[in-house]
Amino acid sequence: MSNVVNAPERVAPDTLARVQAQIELLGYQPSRAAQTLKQERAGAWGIELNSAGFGRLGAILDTFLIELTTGAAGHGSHVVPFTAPDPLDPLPAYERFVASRVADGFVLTDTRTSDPRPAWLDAHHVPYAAFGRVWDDPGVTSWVDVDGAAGIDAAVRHLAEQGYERIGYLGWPEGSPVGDDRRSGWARATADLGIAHPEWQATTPQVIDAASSAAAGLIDAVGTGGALVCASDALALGAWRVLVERGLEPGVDVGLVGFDDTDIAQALDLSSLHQPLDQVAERVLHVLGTRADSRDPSVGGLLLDPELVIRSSSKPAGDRTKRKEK
Amino acid sequence: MSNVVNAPERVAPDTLARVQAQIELLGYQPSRAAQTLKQERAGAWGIELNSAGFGRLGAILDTFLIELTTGAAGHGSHVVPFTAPDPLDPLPAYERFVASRVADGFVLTDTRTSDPRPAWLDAHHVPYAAFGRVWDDPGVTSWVDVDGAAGIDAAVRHLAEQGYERIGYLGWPEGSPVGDDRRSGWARATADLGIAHPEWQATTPQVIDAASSAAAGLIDAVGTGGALVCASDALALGAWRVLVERGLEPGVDVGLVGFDDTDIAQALDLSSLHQPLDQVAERVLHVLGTRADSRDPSVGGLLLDPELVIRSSSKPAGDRTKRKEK
DNA sequence: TTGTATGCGTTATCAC
DNA sequence: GTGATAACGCATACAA
Repeated sequence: MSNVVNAPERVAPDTLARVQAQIELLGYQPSRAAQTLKQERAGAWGIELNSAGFGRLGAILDTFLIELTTGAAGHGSHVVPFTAPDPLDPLPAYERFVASRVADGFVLTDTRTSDPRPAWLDAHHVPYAAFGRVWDDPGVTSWVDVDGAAGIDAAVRHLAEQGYERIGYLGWPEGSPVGDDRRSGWARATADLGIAHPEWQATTPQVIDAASSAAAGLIDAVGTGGALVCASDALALGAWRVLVERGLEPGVDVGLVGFDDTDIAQALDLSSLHQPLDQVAERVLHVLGTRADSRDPSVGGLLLDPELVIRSSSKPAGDRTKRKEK
Repeated sequence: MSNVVNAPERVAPDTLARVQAQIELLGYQPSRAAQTLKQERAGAWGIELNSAGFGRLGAILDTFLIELTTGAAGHGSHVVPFTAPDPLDPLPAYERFVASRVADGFVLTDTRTSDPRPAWLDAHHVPYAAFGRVWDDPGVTSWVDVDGAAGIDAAVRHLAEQGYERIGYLGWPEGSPVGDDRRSGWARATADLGIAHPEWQATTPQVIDAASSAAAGLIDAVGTGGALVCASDALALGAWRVLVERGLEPGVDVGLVGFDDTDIAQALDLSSLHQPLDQVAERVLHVLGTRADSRDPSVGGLLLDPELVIRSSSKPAGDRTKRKEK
């Protein structure tokens, strides 16, 4: 019987068929617990969910988790979420998880500078793969990330092609790797296109009133026929509000592009950058698989491009024929 | 050694201390797999994540999952998400999960009429607890839900107290138990207050253009000094958009209340109904615990009240002194 | 009070 | 090509 399951080619065809029929008939499913015990692998990956829920994944965490869960099932494994009682010192939670062999390794999210987790996991020979670059150590290659700079770059070029002449950037305060990366895309693209105006930028936390005031100044600066690229859909929402309150129409008077393609972008018909979370999840699982089987470090970090979803907020500039009647 | 862990009172104090010191020293953690095998309980609960992501939990699923994960850890167990390859026929996924003993039972979400899962799980003696009423069978008591009708009722009364005179309802098309429940709260409260106007209601799917047109008609109907209660923050966003486009200020010209207290509500400073997901998770785990230990059906269904979070979109009606300068 | 043996379900090894 | 057996780590029952 064990041979049938585990080495079907070493068994006589008729016995194989007979045993398989019984397996089917009885609805036999191997016990994961026994398999785990025997093979010394849990077939599960842990993922820390931050109760704060902030950070860049706030808006897309659920989708990512679903993709991860679906992908893991395809590899015969599971994803087991856990929370760290103290988010500032998450390592004990990781340690318990690995010591009790609930998970063979981890999916890291919300990687940050001075993140203690990669070094600790490496030191303890625990496989991991990160959604988000491992910023501290360029030697670490077990990560997948979305190229925010490339995405913003593409958005800027798109807006320029649509005829918007002054393109500003509404972003987060300096210091967050993700935010700085996205801003660099704006700086790069505007420089390449010869339309760089470093003063057309504003920073604001993810709070609507602050975002609105910051956007207001920026809209003054770029004016009608200008456009704003935003670090997130939430910031774009702030800009959208200012535009509408002033009687300006997004995508007609002022171009607007957000980031993450959330409900908000869909609701307001905002162009936005969509992260390929299915590919991220697939790659994360691939990295985990190879890391767990061998210590093969040949799988390098991977940067995926977000997809610019074009909606009405980045219609050709000045195309006022399409202005909607109110 | 095993006695020390499992029956500390039956062991000599000095041996106990000595062994515990070693446990601490070696960082010993029992293997979940071995425990599972021995005790025939996985100490884990499965939760199906719908890849569609629609349904009422769309906006709050991640928070609920975090609460559930945190709560489970407190009980020494885990939560294991899984996806059904065919969402229309999820039972095989449940069956595999239980057959391989990955989970001892399930947390059901997105319960619906003609939901095949409760009956199947009961028939197979698999414990479960639902977030959402089990609509088909009033005899089933293993559920926890948030009283949407009571929440909307409270929102209507709040708006009436604030001086809004014509209170309309923007909801989903009839047929979904959750949506119908929420609508009934509006009907009830307006009737109680003697301000019922059944025609001040509109239904729309969670698609923004439809929501906006529906909201537009409704805003026409209730006019300035009126208010709208919405079945979700997404619908409230649609209404908010119409208001802003018309130069009306939410909470000054027209009152607005959403449901779920999502990012959107926080970003737009919308009053909204907050679901007590921590309590829901706690109760779900409690029900699961008692169901798994015994077949004790004494734990009945529980309806929790959502909390009305009051923000600027339901300020006293007509209080135009606070209208912000633009 | 302490130590030891058994079996949970699986898989891999090894006689047959 | 087939069937029996040991071991994974733990909890429990029982012997010392």
